[in-house]
Amino acid sequence: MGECCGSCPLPAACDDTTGAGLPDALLDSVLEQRVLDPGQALYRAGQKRSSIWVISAGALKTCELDIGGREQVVGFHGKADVLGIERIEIPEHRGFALALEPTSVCRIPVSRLVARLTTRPELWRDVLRIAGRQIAQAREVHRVLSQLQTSQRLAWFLLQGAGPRRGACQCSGDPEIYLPMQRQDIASYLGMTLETVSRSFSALQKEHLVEVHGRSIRLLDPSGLAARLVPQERDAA
Amino acid sequence: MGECCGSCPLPAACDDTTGAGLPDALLDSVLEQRVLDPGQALYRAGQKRSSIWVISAGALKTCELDIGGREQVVGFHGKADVLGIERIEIPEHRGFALALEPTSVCRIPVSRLVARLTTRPELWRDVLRIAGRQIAQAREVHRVLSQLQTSQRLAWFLLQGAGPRRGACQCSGDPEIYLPMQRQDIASYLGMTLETVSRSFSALQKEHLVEVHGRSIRLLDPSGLAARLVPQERDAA
DNA sequence: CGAGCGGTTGAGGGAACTCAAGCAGGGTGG
DNA sequence: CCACCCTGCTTGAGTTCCCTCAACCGCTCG
Repeated sequence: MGECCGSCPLPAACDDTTGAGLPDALLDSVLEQRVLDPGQALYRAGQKRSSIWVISAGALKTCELDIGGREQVVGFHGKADVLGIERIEIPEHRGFALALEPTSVCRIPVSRLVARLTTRPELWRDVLRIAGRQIAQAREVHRVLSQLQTSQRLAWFLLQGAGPRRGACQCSGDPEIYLPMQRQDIASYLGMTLETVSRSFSALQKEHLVEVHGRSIRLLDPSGLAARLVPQERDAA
Repeated sequence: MGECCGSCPLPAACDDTTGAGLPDALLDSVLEQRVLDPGQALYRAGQKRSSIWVISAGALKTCELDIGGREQVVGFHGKADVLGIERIEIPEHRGFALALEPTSVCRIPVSRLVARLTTRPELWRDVLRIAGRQIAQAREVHRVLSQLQTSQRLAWFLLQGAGPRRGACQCSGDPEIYLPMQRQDIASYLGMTLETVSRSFSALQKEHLVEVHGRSIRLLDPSGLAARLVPQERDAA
């Protein structure tokens, strides 16, 4: 199997039933891998559903467009994240996905997924779990944007990470985070301006909660960051 | 069939294969209907998945709780909306659903849904379509909270409605909306305070875009409302 | 070297929040 | 019947937070 397959959330949808340790060239044909350069699109607005993808390495951002053509970042995604599952059965799309760094994904044709759903009953659990997590995650973002102020949003972003830490140090002790996206992307995702993002980084640094070195962030005091997330409880009902 | 079944988004999951025009008492046993009083919970935080529900009449709000116990409204739902699909296969939940007015729902046990998935392949399309729409809707909310200011959020809420208009006048010409939730719920959903919601209603009324009579809102100028939603395009790139 | 991009910092103003008062409607009890 | 309270909603005054506009810094690349 490919080295990423051990952590694949959709193994039952994969054609890689055969070989551990196949040479890469062969694996590519079996796994239908696709490689993206930074800035390259995985899919674009308007394209009809055709496939879903599992990220095997790298990072992407997903965006939506409004009527005015303005871009809204709605997610960051790393290794083992599944993209495009919400596009199945929804014809029109104004969203797109862009690689933030060199990225490779496994393509799963929708036709194969649907076929497997009948032959492999365990696959439906995976699909519903993935979709359910995405809905739950979106509701969490709703809460963050509704209730928290800007520096709290950034602290939340650094801690639970919205995807970028997924592959790096989700629960591990490594306090060093590399953010593959630029400040403007973070600002769009968190509903603030890039200046406020920058100021919030500086504020957290001044409180000795993080160390900022460009896109590398060191979490000096994770529990202190977490303490910032609790809304001011005037009434602890 | 029940009168709601013509618009049911999950007909293949229903036991009502038999009878049009059955007496209500019989229908209830076939459809597993459940009736909720205003303020009553459909499900609560911590309950394990067991069923999904299709709203046949009435309205509900869905909420999430944060660590501090603070409530965040994440959705309003009306006739033909599906609830709970995201809870399947996700063990832990901090969310709940509350009826806003007298409400009835059709219960679909997860066990039956799963069984039908193997025998009725078309059911898959329905499930994926419903989950996909919920994800798309959540991303739209993300955009609204990120980009729009308060009176624009309220205009968006009135126009596309986040569910409450679903059963009433989604695309029909009826300009009269009844909002079953209180101002505080709207405020939570839209990420603002109830005072700001009230002020925004007054502002829209002052501009002759709506007429406010408590929870009844008359849309005097829908296209004018829609015009307010376009973000200020400083650069039309 | 200069231009361009990503990022940081500063000054000023405006939008929304907080605190507070007031109003309308519904229910209860004297 | 009216006094009274309670809840939901509106309106006002003052303040805070964040956005806007702008300058500046460091780096890369032509």
